[in-house]
Amino acid sequence: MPRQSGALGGVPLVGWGLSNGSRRRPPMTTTIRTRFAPSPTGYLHIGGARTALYSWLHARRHGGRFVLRIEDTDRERSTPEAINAILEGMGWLGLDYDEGPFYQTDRFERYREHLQRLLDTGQAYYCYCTKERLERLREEQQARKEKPRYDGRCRDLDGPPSEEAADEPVVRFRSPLEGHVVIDDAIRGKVQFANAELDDLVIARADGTPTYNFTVVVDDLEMGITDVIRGDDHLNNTPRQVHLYKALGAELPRFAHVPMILGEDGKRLSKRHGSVSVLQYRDEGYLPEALLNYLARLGWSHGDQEVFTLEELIQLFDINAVNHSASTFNPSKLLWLNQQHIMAAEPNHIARHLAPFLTERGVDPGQGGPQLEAVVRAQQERAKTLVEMADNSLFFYRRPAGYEEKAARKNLKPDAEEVLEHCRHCFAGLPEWEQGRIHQVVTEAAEAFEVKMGKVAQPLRVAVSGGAVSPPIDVTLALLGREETLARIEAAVAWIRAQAAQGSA
RNA sequence: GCUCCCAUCGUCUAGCGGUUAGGACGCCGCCCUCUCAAGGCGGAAACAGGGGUUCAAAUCCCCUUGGGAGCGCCA
Repeated sequence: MPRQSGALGGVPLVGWGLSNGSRRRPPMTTTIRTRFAPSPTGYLHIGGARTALYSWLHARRHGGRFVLRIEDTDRERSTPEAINAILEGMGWLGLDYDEGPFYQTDRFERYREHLQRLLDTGQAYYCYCTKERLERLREEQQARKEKPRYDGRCRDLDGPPSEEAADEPVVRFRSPLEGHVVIDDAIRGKVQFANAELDDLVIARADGTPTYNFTVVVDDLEMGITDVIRGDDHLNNTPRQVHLYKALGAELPRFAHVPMILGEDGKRLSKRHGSVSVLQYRDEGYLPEALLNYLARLGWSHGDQEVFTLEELIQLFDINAVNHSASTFNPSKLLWLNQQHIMAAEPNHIARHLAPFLTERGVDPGQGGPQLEAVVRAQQERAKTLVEMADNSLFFYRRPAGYEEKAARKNLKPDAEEVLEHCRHCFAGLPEWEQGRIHQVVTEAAEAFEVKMGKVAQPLRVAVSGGAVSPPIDVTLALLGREETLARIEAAVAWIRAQAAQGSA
């Protein structure tokens, strides 16, 4: 719950006349504002997506605002492709932002202003140390097994030092030498750092551009971010940022540092671990809500519940209840969850997501064949991914190019010919092409030939689908339609005969 | 090396001083069954180690060990 009082302004933004459709709102005086601030040096990965999700959920849960900010001050490594990949990833996941995307490169003026203020008030100073000297310093410190940090040579200088002075100075923040800073983290609790461990960090490069720790603070401040939710890897930066907030005369936001996601080898998640890009999961046939569910549940829980709708997540997610420890990404559980979501979803929803996969495979459900929604209904509980569903549904729209070797060998044997012929005949005479009738034909055929259902259903299945797997045979044939069914049975019968002829020849 | 964080089945987790340590994924059986699934039932599987505190510790404290992160004119 917000610890923040209404001290700043005290303007109650939440009034009874004001309604933006959110159901329940805890009492507060300031609207919660969260942000996701990726640096566009690569695609949106699983770890980033989770912090984005947590920020988004926290904002949605409290009727707040979610801001997207692109941290692109590193012009060397930021690319437009990466920006697009991130935006596309966010879009696919459905993590909509209320404000932004803001680009830090558009905001250099703002940083310059604050920088000047720190300089003017003596809270920052010019540092003329060369990279070479700094490098030497670091090496010496490391040789002495000390923590490398700036020694403060230029801290109290008025101008460039007489020796070893760089042409263009950087700007360093005058960090307090003594005392300590305590961060009250929503996830970790109180974390204490000794100021003596910190050094005077560079806040502006020699070319005048601001650095990360400075820009985040300025941006979070100006964008009114109340809750900074980000990766664990930033916890160590937080004390420096706290000092910057104070130097700029600003209120501190709440911090929440979410633990890292590790690969199966226990190392931080990276390309080596397979599909780490969010969009790759889309391409592999995952539903965005399944990924979101998985990500939410990785590091957070609500009793024994495993499957959550997005609405439930918004209602139940609590940033304070997030786990402390890093967690390992588990693809098989994600796969299971995806299936759960596929089974639970509305057929038309699945159909929408499935269509592109069919198109990709050269099939257009709009051009004849059974209604896609009906196919989805038949396949829903037998597909872990949309890719799998697409592959297994192709035969509804396209005659099998051939028969799977093993399936044919087992089911399209000479003795199946008679059964198939019989069924074809009965099917042709059915007054109505309907599941119940079809089922009756199959059971009666089994009785007539004194065989088990499998001896009838499997040859039919292979005949119409080309393989040994499909939804229940009556459902399958009903969907396929009489005409197609009869034609495919005929083809199978012809194939069996051809095989027999070849065998005896 | 220094600083910070973390530690329950293989994995995700419940547990917040007294439990036969619960659930889920995965795995293994069995049932259902026209295939594949789904579903049902059952099983194997964990408190990293050592000290305290306490009548009582998975739960609180300390140490050790192990893992992670940070220590840039990257973000």
